[in-house]
Amino acid sequence: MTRDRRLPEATVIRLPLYLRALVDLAAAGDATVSSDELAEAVGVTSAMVRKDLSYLGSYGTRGVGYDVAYLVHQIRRELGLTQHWGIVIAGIGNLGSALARYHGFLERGFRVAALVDADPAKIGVIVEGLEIRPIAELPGLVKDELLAIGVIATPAAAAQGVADQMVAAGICSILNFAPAVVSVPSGVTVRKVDLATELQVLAYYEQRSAALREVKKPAPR
Amino acid sequence: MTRDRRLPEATVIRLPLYLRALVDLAAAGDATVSSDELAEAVGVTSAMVRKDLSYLGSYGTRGVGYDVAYLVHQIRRELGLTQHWGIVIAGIGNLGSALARYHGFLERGFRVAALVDADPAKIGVIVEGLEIRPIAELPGLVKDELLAIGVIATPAAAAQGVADQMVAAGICSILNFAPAVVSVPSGVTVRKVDLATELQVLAYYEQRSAALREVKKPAPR
DNA sequence: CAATGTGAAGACCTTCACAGCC
DNA sequence: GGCTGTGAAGGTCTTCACATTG
Repeated sequence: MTRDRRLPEATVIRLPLYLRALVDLAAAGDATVSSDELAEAVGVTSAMVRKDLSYLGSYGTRGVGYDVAYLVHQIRRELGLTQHWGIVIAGIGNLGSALARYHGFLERGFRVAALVDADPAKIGVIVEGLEIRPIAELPGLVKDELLAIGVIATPAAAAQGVADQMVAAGICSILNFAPAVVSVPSGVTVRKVDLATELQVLAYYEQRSAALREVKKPAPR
Repeated sequence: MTRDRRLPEATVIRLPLYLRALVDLAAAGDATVSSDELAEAVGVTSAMVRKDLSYLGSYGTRGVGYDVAYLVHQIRRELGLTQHWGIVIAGIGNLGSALARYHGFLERGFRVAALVDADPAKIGVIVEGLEIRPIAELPGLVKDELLAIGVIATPAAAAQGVADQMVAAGICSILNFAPAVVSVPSGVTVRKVDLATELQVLAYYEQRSAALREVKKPAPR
């Protein structure tokens, strides 16, 4: 079923997880993997693995499982990871510099190719071998380095302005770490990672289960 | 409709976003807000705002909107943010120290109360006024500081071990930044933030729309 | 016989549209 | 009149269960 060329979003989000697990399996020397094993490694059900992979095509062998190397190749192709992507990080504070130094990006095909900041005091500072440039240079950087993805690591108040400048410079995919909603023209994709929000969601469940534990506990005397 | 005491997960995830927008509105001096305005601020539809808020109870006034201050209070209560939560960060590398220094946590009611690491060379180092402690001290720290939430910022290989130690120390809510699946006993909540995965998802959509732009572009001659 | 691939069923989430209320 | 609150409709995602196939 290689037909439908648009994957469900939920599937797109899981493909990177399968990919990581498969790369690990390949490194461990496994040649094939069943949907059960892969499900176990990723923390989902085997039916989900099979349905997700079926969107890519019928790459499994009944009675055997999936060829690890081949699946890795297919998922990479589907996600567009056969090429390396250059990314630019805007806002080189705490988080921005940590991201600039994060080696996990390079390992997965993303090269931090430019750093920009609005603070004149930071211009020229070297972080992880890269010089911080003024944000006004974005258009040139995007053109010269063929950047496709922008990462916003500025304070919330600056996020929308930076996003606008990124879009104007030709960037169509943005990962936003600032705790603010940025609006962009259609055709531009934004994904948001909000650290404090994640903690707040955890707090909700913690509170619920704490209340539950309280009830279950033997009454104090 | 204050009945149902369990919120849909999708709603729980949006409540922190509403909360942030409402706090901003309150700071700007707005006393009431309509579902339309709030939707605009958060980037969702007004129907969604109304449905989400209806799970909390009927706190709006027809023809008028919602009382900002009262809604802030109700959402805080629902999310369990009336208390301040102490969190411990495990793995004080690039990301871990950036998180330790991140002021956004404190602003939203989370106090970084302890830092632990497995590397002996890091023990005793002060980050943002906090001394890095050996991970073996987790149980004591959890008890003394009443920690409820653990943040894993270690390399992938260490993540499962750290999670196990957190669970053994009595932590029931974990935010995992390591690119690895950690399994925990039932009753423990884990949320995952995977930076490289987010970029991979962006790459998929970037690739798709780049292909589209290619088609639309006038043929070169 | 073991494991995939997939319709169908079920759960969950979002949008619609309008009755109800201020 | 304006805006909320909510059943009902419409989507999307997940699970089930089994026919299919190497």
